[in-house]
Amino acid sequence: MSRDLDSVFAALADPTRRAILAMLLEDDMAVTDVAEPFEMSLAAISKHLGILASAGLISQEKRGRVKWCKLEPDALRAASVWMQGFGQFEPVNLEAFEAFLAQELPGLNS
Amino acid sequence: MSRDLDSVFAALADPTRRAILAMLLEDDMAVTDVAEPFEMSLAAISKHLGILASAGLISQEKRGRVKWCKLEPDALRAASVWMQGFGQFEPVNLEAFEAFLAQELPGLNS
DNA sequence: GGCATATTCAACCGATTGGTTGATGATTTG
DNA sequence: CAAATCATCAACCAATCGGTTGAATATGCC
Repeated sequence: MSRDLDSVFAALADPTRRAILAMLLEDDMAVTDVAEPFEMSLAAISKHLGILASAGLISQEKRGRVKWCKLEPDALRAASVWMQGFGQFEPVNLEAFEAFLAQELPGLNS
Repeated sequence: MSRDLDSVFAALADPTRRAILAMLLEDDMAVTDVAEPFEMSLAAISKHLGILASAGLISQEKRGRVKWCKLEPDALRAASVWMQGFGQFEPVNLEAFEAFLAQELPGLNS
């Protein structure tokens, strides 16, 4: 159980992986399309997706030769519960979240 | 700004560091006392505390020869906002949090 | 069949991580 | 002053990370 937290937080610690998650918020995507905005090899993105998948943050389903990536937000619940215990933060604040996305993804938010 | 998220999530990815944060929830502690429950050298704990401090998750104040460590829960706010955007999780759930602490700290919850 | 496309695998690389040990610097105490 | 205590520093180590490249494996299309 705390092993899950290890892999979830470790997965979230990389900005490329957080950007990928933000992209998948909008829609499911194929691996090649996920890789397109990044200045990085396809193999590197494939590894990042593997890390996100093994943390449970996304699922991957192969249809034909295309592997579709889908956000699995439930995997964040345990981590979210853990964090909220430290601060009694205000409840869900989507406006603040949008502001963060805008800062984190300059150029990616089409 | 997203650099902050890098260091906060990376700091949270280690179970020793999460256990330290949970200990500091109860009270401020000296470095030696933080180290006591762990089967690990004092130098290792000192490094962990340095990582937590540079992520802003704790502050350290030296009084005499003792360095006191204090939880800084505000540093989690940005990360919490980021995460909550993915799931619209239910608001603060302290019961679930207590259950997590009990699982994460077998033997540490005196 | 043959070629292009989608994705992963395998080997490699330099940098970072999480730990150790021994020495060192402050500070308190006797 | 001398000895003990609190904490960090410095050097080292094996393991992991984030990236690369080139080859391999499916799958789809003409």
